[in-house]
Amino acid sequence: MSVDADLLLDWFAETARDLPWRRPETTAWGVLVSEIMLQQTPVARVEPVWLAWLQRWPRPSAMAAASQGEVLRAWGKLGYPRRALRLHEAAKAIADEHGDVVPSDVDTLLALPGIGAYTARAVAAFAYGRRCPVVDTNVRRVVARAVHGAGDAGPPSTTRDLADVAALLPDDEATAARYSAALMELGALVCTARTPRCVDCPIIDGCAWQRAGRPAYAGPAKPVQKFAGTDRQVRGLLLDVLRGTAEPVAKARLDVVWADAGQRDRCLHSLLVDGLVEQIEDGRFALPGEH
DNA sequence: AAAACGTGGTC
DNA sequence: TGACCAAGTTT
Repeated sequence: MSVDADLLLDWFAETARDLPWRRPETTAWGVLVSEIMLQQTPVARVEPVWLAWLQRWPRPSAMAAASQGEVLRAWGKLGYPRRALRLHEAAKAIADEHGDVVPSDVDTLLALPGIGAYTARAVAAFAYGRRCPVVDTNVRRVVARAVHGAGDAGPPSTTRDLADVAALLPDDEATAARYSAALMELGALVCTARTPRCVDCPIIDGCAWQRAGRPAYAGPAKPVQKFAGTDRQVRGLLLDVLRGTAEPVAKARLDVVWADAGQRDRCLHSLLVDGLVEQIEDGRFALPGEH
């Protein structure tokens, strides 16, 4: 009741962004690639990479045939490059075991690398029109406010979050899928984390948070991720050297990116373990699968 | 269940 | 300036 489907869907119909992966001609593969790229990564940074990616690798089997290094280069600076490796593995599995067709079943999708509770349902809903709850950070925030009257979502609980949204979903399959997209869009454009634009909200009249006088978030403090000085930063610097060169590089070329030798070597080692970097016979380093 | 995992824009 | 934030998944 607090999230009126008609109001939300009408708002979505006239306000939704024209994102390339939402166009009718987009394949399920295109939807899957977009969902992986969008994990923890803003739309604006994903868009150009997604367009190039789909042009180069229009089907899972096409990407499966590329090397890991090519995939990592195409991934560019989207961040969390292990996503690219997992997408590569998923593409191979789809090509080899699913006839080059992205699965439409949530459990089958969940079995693929890099696909978790959110992405599996997003693909089922947005690529195949299935009626299943799609819960990302936007949806969690909208539900926390509109339904529960809280300032923000508390710690995630997949079971509870899915049940919350399942209870809101319209009965009709195709409508349910659009409803999920609309919920996400509302969280992204109006019901934002920082300064929600409640004056533009289509469901303000049913919003429990509004009714309660917009109380501040009262849950446990959210841990803030540090970046400067962490292994994540150092790994990123190391990988950036390799991305920028066609030829393998000597270790000295990697040593210059970070002063602390202990941390540097630990990070290089972890990149090797993760399969993001490869050491060739002569001792030099390169992106995997290219030499 | 908490922590690791990239990168860059914004207020 | 620096903390917060961005369509999460894995271990």
